[in-house]
Amino acid sequence: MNSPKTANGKKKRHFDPNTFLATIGEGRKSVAVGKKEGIFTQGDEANAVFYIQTGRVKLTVVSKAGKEATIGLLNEGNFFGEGALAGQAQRMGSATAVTDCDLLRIDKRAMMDALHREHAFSDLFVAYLLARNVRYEEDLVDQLFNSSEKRLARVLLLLAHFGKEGLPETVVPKISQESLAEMVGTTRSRVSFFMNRFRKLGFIHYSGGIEGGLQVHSSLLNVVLHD
Amino acid sequence: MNSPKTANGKKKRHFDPNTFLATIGEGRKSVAVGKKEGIFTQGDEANAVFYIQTGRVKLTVVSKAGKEATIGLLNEGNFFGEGALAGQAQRMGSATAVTDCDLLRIDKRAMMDALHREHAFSDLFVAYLLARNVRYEEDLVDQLFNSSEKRLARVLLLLAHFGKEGLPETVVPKISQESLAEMVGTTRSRVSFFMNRFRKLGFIHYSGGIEGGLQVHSSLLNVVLHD
DNA sequence: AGAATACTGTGCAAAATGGCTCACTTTCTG
DNA sequence: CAGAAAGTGAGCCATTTTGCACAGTATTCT
Repeated sequence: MNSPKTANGKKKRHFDPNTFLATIGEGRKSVAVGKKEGIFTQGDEANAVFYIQTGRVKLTVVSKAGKEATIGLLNEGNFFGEGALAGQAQRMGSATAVTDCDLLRIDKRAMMDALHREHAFSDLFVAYLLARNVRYEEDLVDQLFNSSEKRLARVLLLLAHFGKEGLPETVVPKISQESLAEMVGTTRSRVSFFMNRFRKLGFIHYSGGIEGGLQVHSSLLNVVLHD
Repeated sequence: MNSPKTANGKKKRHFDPNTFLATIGEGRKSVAVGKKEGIFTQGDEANAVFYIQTGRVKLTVVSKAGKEATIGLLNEGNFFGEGALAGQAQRMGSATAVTDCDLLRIDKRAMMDALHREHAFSDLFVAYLLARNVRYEEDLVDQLFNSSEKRLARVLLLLAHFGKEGLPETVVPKISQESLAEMVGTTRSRVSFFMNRFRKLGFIHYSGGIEGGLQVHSSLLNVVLHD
């Protein structure tokens, strides 16, 4: 869901950065950002689009009331900040590096020119937008239908498949309950409550703190979603 | 938010259907559907994309538990069913005509060819996808942050601006509380409760039943959102 | 018109959620 | 290493939301 894919689903799952670089003439620049570093902040002028070459990026929004929500967690091969192309003058949210990242920053102008000029690039971007649309739609439907317990289960499952795939049990990178709460759209106390419930039921496993190893038993946790 | 717009925001707000028709060689077909008629149903094979020439279309999803949600209400100039291009083999939701509609049905294959071949068309579609992304993101953020009361207020405001713009007070087409509940993501009783509250506070106005005239006082209702 | 159907206004009890506090543990950092 | 900071487990209570039920009011259809 988070890896690039052409519209026709052929190969080219990982777009060659070099081809990419060649496609964009001017206005593109490689940027390296360290873990936890900000890339842009809600309210900033929106004048560029980013492409992730390596690393993971988190997209967040802060409400007027000060609540914080995570609306996306992206890895390599994804774009972000594309709202700039849709006419948004300011960033509607913030982007932060979750891990060290190698990004490509493409000026709005250059991006639009390239999209209009290069078929391969345009195809790639359309594929990305389609995938992103599907994901947003799924997230929205999840919010509309499910309780916070189910939403947490879903987020855990997605995180488990974030790296590997198809395994019956996976280890999720370190993540705080606070972060989970932001992704699920609920409070930390709620997350703590459900995490312990899941643990007691044997759906997940972790010792003191979530430290480096939270194991998710996908097949079991799936029960929560489809009961 | 629902009208087409080129990525660079220039003119061409309303794409000429003829140019469009010319762009797609084969696999396209004009379809007329009557009010309340189904266009496709959740589970159907996803093999085409639709473009709205006139009329309004509603996108809904039904959960395993039987709950129904409306995830979009689109008018002319918009595409829908584009999930087919993202590799979805089946429709993830249903599309229904809210009013009589003139649609353009474009085979998946023809759509992808056209996107790859025609700049103007590709630009148009990218602009649509960007706008749709922005909208989904807004809806998601709304769900994450706001209570059902605020979400209802937002839906009413969006409906009010659905037709006209900039007016301090607008008449919303007939719509049932049940439909509103599906859009907001709550129950009908909740909608009834808030609608009466809004009415008592003078934010909206309607007599017996919602009949043909629900007046929304945008400036007042906005207070609910930004308190 | 008269009956059947759809929609709305309320009320209520049960369940879910939000917000807070507090004690305890793990992780950072000087 | 020791104190500070961050993260976690629990409990509590005020709200919000759900799910139902029911009666009264429109609408639609024959």
